Amino acid sequence: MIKKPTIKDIANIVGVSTTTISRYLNGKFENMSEETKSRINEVIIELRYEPSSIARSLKTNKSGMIGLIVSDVMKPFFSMLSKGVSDACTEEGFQLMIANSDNDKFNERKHLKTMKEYNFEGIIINHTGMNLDFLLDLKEEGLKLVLVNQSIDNRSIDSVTTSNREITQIAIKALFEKGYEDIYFVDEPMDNSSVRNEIFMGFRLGHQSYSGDLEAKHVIFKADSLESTFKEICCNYKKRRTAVFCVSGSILLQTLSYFKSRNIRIPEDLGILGFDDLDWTDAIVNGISVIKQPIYKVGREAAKLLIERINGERQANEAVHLILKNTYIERESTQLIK
Amino acid sequence: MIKKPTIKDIANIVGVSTTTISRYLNGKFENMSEETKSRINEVIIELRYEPSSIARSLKTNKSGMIGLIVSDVMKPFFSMLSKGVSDACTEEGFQLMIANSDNDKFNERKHLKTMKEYNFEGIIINHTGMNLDFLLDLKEEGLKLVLVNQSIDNRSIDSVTTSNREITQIAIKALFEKGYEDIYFVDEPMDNSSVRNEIFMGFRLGHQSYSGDLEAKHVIFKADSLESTFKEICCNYKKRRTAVFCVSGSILLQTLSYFKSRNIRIPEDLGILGFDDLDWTDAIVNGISVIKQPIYKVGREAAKLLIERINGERQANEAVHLILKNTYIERESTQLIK
DNA sequence: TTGTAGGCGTTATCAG
DNA sequence: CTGATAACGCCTACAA
Repeated sequence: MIKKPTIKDIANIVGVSTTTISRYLNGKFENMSEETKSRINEVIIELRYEPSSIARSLKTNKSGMIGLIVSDVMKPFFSMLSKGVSDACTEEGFQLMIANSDNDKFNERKHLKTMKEYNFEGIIINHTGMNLDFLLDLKEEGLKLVLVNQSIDNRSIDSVTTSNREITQIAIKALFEKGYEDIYFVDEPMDNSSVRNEIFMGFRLGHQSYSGDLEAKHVIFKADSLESTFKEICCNYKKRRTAVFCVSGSILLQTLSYFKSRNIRIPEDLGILGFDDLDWTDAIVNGISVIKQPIYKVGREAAKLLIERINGERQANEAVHLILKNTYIERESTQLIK
Repeated sequence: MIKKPTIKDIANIVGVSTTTISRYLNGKFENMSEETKSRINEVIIELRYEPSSIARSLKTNKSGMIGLIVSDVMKPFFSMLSKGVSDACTEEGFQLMIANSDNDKFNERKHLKTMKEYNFEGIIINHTGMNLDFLLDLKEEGLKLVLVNQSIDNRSIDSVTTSNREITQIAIKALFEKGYEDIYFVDEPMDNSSVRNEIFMGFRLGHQSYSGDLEAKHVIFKADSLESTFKEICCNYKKRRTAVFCVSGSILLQTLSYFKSRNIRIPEDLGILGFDDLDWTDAIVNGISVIKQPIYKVGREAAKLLIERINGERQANEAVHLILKNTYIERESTQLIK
C-alpha cells in the first residue's frame, strides 16, 4: 500500500511551492503561467494525486456534505423522504449522508455530534424527541438544522411538515357525509408522536363537526390479539354503517388481513381508510382510500430550505416553517354500499 | 457564535501542556497525578470542550465510520439491508453513514471517493456496475470493501450474496410437481442485474429438471400496456394449469392488480409466485407464495465481515464470499385447485 | 509525572 | 507570477 501523494510531493516534482499547487487546485489561475499550469496538471495525473478532503476541511470548516438523521430506516416513510432529500442534494451539488438513530437517544446524539464535527454543512433530522436540549444547543452554536415531519415547541428550528390535522378532519367528515355512522380510529399502542397527535386531533374534529363528540369506544389501540382488538368493530358493523381509520401501514395490513380471514367484505360490510399511500394500497382489494402525505416533496423542500440557509439566502433571524398539503384519495374501500 | 475551545485552550487554562490534555483525552492516565486529571476534567466540562474528530482523523487516519452505498434508497430491499448493516455497526461501535448512488456512475464514484478521503474504515456497497475498475483500484489501495447481493467477476472483493439460483430452481420444480403445466417468468424490461440473471438461471434449470426446455413464450418482459404484457397468459390459463413468477415487488403488484381487474381468481384460475417477502405479501389475497431472501441478515453479515477485516481478524490475502440461504414460502397463491 | 517540537495535508496572508 | 510561513486541532516520539 503506497503512500498517497500530497500537495507537497507535487510541489517538489514540479519544482514550485505548495502554494502554487493549492492555487491550481482551487482554480485560481489568474496569475499563473500556462507553463506551470500544464506541468502541474501533468504531474497530478501522473501521480494520480487527489486532494485530501479531510485536511481541506480542517482548514476551511467546510465539507460539502449534508446529513439526514432518520429515526427508523425500515419505515417506507423514510425511504421516500430520503429519496427526496437525496435528489435535491445532488441537484445542488451536495453530498448526502444518511444515518439511522433507530429511535435511540444515544445514537441520535452521536450522529449529530459526528456530523457537526466533520463540518457537515447542515443536518435534516426527524428526531426522537429525546435530545431536545441538545438540538437547541447545536442550533445555538450555529449548526444548520431542519426538522422534518415534526416541529419543536418553541418553534425556533426550521421545519417542514404536512397538514395532517386538517386533512384528517376533512376525510372523516367526508365519510360521515357519505353515510357512515361509526368511524373507528385504530393505532399502534404507545405511539404518541406529534404526527399521531395531529392526526388524532383531526379525527376528533371530524367527529365534532359532524356527528357530535367522539366516544371512547371509537379509539382503539392494537392489543395483543387481533381478536380482541377488533371485537368492538365486529359487533358493530352489522348494526351500523361502520368505517375504520388505520393510522399506520402496519395496522392497515393487519386490519385487512383480519377482516379477510373473518370473511368481512370491504367495502360491502366495512369501510377502510388508511394513512400514507403505500404502493400496495392502490393495487389490491380494489384500492384502499388513504390520506396521502407528499413525503418525497417534504424531503425535497427540507433539503432546499437547508441549502438556502447554507448559502445564506434566508433571513437568519427567523425560523421557517413549511407546511405541505396532504391529499385525501378516495378509492373503493370507502364506497358505502349497503 | 463563539469559537469552539481547542485542546490548547484547555491546556492554557489548566496550566499544563497540550500533550497532557491529549493523554487525558485518550485515556492514558498511567502517569498522571489525580490532581491534574481532575482539573482537566473540570475545565473540559466547564468549557464544554469536545475534541475535533476531523483533526484527530487527519492525524490518525481513522474515523470510526463505515459507509454503505446503495443504488436506490427507495427500494424496500435497501431499507432492510440498511437496518441489518446499521444494527451490526452500532453493536460493534461503528457509526454508519448511508449514501444513495441512485444508479448513477458519477454519484457512486463521488461517494466512494469522499468516504475514502474521510477515512471511513470500510465500505459496504451494492454497486451500479459502472465503476468496476475504480472499485478494484480502491481495493488495491487498501480500502476495505464488501459487496452485497452481487459479486465481481474476478471474485477479488469480499461479498455477501444469497443462493438465488438454487432456490428458484427448487420453487419452480415444486410448482411443476404440484401439477402446474406452464410457468411464466415476468420481469421488468431491461433489468439485467446479476441477481436477476441468477434467478433466471434458476428458472430455466427448474424447467429443465422437470418439464423440459424453456420456451420463449414463457419469458415475459413488462410492456407498456398490461393488456399486452399478460395477453399470452390470459389465453393460456384456461387451457393449461398456469402459474406466474413475478420477479419484482412492483411487477407482482401490477400483476395482482391486473388479474383482479379481469376477475381472474388466484389461485383458482392462476398461480402466483413472487420474489422477496414484502410485508403485504403475507397479509393480502390469502397470501402470496414467495421466495424470500434473508435481506436483513445479508446486511448484518456484510457488516460483520467488514468489521472483521477492519479489526484484522481475517486472512488478508483471500476474498471471502458468503452465500446465505433463501427460503421458499408457500402460501395460498400457489395452491393448485382446479 | 509532564513538556517540547514536529508533523498530518491543506489554505491564507503576506511579501516579494 | 510565485514563495515563505503560519495556521487548522490534534497526536506522539523523545526529552526532561
